[in-house]
Amino acid sequence: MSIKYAILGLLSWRSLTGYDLKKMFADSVALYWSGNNNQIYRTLVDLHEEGLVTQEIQQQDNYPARKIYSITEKGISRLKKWVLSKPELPDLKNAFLVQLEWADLLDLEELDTLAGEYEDEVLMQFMMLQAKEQPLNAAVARTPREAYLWGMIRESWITFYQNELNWIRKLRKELGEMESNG
Amino acid sequence: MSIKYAILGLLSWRSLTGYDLKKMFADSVALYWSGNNNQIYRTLVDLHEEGLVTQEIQQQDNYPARKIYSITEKGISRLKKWVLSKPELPDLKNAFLVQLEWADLLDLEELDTLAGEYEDEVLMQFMMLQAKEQPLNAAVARTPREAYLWGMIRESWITFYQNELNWIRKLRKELGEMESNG
DNA sequence: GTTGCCATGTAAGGTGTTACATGATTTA
DNA sequence: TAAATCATGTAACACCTTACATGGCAAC
Repeated sequence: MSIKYAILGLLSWRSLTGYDLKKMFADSVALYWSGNNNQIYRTLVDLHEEGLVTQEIQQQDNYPARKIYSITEKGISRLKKWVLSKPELPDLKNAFLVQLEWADLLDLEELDTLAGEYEDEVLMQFMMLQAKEQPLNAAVARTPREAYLWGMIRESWITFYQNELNWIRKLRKELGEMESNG
Repeated sequence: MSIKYAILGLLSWRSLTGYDLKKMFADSVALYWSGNNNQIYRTLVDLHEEGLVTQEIQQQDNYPARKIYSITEKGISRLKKWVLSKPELPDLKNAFLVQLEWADLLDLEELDTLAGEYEDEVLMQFMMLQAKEQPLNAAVARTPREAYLWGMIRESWITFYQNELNWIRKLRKELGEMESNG
């Protein structure tokens, strides 16, 4: 459902090939899921059949032919309709919390190691997010408001990881205090 | 992958039927996904075939027979092995952010309505979370440390929604300011 | 008399992941 | 000479959701 509109959205910004889209998904934090060929190429065929995009084949010397997709008027109005639809709650699956749920099976050292591994991974992701410049940034935005929205999307991800970091650090600290007191 | 260990974990806490599990999943915030029959009953058959749980059939007057599942020694060691495995990053999909990405298509009123709908939904979820008492709480925990861990799992969810609320409120406020200034 | 609880399951479909397949060109 | 880039696509599998199916009992 959402990959379709994610692609349509990117095509509303500029014309792109499947290969371009694949790279944009791979670079995007918000859309890290499904940078995979299968869905992208199949979705492009679907969008084309629905008349939401057009396809132009460009031959190249020394490289394979490219299929450049562009959004149609119908595609733009479909996208706008989706953007206006009632938002759903974010979908968060945190397998680490399921591990923690039964982590009383572990001794203190094992538990601290586990929590430390989680902290390291979250920290790494947090730093990567801040270091990496986003493909959709102020330089390519079409209006100041669009630039603002894109900045806030990035901030949403940063505060998510910041929150996760604060939480895991508190957990480790309090577990350490339980050890020395109890 | 994870539903298997989610079920194994619950069975490590006490013996349960598929129906019991279904209700626990439905009540759980962390495991709200897959409260559905299909996976639960199929996973129980798999776990039984792997020798990780045992099955006892209990006949009842006036009610259908129940299949009570209990974890085995092998099941406990398998669970412990999984709990010790390297944690993965949380998996967050927020379709609302994809809507926002192309929300420059909307006028100010439409955008504020959209953001308002998101705020309402997040607020509702946040309040439900705080009101509802969790099935796995201090009263049924086996050790103080387990009670602490369960409390922290709950806190993780609460801070997630709190963070989301702060973010969307900031967005709405700043969009309002952009309107009056620009 | 319709809804909800108890309790089990199956069928069909949608979505997402990983790996495979091709093949020339450039970079390390 | 091994890997990465450009560029398309398919196949197989894993996972998850929704709806269907049965059937007695209790509550409103």
